Amino acid sequence: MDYPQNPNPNFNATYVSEFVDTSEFELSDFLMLHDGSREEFSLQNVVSSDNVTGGSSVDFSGTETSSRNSNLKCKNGVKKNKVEAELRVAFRTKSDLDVMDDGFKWRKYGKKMVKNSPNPRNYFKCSSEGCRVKKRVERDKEDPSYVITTYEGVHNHESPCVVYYYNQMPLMKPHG
DNA sequence: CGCCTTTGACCCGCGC
DNA sequence: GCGCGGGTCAAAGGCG
Repeated sequence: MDYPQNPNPNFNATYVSEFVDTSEFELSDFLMLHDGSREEFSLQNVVSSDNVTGGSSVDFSGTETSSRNSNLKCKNGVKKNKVEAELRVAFRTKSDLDVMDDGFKWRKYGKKMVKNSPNPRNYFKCSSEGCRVKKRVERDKEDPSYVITTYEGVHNHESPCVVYYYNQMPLMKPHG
């Protein structure tokens, strides 16, 4: 893969946004990574974590993360604050592919069977140096034609997809 | 050769 | 304290 491809045509995100601190969230930051093909990226519903935990078609977002919002611990037991924990965004997308190309380069570092689902959960880290964004991918146990993707953290760099488009289409470069 | 995936082991938090 | 479950590590092997 020389350059990231556009998200696949079935990439219809139907779901969830959850983040550690509900006070601030810039959705545009997330959408930016689809800047080259935003028309294919239809975000049908974006709800706050309050609504998610109140009841939804995807129960994982409310159960597994809600109790750990305030802070996280790293391996050494040192607590991470919200700045490090950053936000968490989950999507439920209809896709034949287990892993969709979202414009970033990801390296798989784990795979685990989870109790509530017959499908394995895959763990990815952003391959970019110094970027500690993580991503979890699993198939929806209710409807295996859907894939649940959970992003954790914020990229400290631009999407290679966006950089590529900028380079290919200089007229689209912003002035300044 | 460098980067990736695979996979079992390990770590840690939590409930009992 | 122990067991369980989820998340991460790291060695080994694969592939371009």
